[in-house]
Amino acid sequence: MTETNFQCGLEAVLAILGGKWKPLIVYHLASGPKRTGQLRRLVTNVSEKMLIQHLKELAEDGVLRRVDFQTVPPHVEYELTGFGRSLADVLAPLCQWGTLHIAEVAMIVQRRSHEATMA
Amino acid sequence: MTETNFQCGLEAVLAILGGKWKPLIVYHLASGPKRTGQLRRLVTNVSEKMLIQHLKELAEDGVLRRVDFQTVPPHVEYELTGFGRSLADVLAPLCQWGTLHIAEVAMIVQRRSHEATMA
DNA sequence: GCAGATACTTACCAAATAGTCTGTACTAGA
DNA sequence: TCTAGTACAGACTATTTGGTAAGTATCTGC
Repeated sequence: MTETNFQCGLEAVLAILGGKWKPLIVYHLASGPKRTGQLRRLVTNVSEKMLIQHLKELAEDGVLRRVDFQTVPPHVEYELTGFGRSLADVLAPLCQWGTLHIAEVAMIVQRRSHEATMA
Repeated sequence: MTETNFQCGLEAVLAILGGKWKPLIVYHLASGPKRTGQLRRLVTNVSEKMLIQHLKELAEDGVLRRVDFQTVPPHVEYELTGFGRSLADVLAPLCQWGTLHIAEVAMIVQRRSHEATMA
């Protein structure tokens, strides 16, 4: 495969942020470096495994940087790179949209789970 | 469950656009109503099943409208609702980011598939 | 009559994704 | 000594997601 021909920029974004929690991780790091435990609390419902897996992938993709303080017990922080910060910037409008339409979306989600129990 | 408490707006967006092809569908409909066949050609690599399934879900969520011309052979078009158009608007910056960083992203994706063959 | 096109639906299967649980190495504190 | 906390790794399982291939109904054109 190795198909790197994106039809539109959106596909490029999805190639980086594809993964249930990645947008949230990038968003929360936009407000400054965070420790693993902090992120686990901020990104609600994420399991430790998925958090670390996604952090690893985002680090490999150059979106964020892993800073190891080389102490015992371990102290590790994650911070956005310039690349990651530019991504966080374009994520902001999306976040605003969500905040603005939060009531509508809540109703939609509720209706969905309602229909699911019907079937 | 029925947890409708979003920590940030981003989660609301993801609740609507979660699905491999949904952002692409919304993006392509931003330039006007399209027939099913057109969308299948625009959203590259999507299978007919997934396209239709996602269109159905997006219609149920009020993002787009299904317009059936009641003809035989069938002629159906899909167009964004006001809600959907507002979503498409905030998707635009993301798309721009992708277009701007397309070379970097292409390299990242290429490196990933390279490492995959190593293992 | 038969292929081809339209917009789907359904059944079945594969793969990606996510979750749970256990384990590691080390320290601090009771 | 026992427990808790740190940041992870790995095995195993479950769920979600996506893909393939077939079938439906009806019309047009050959």
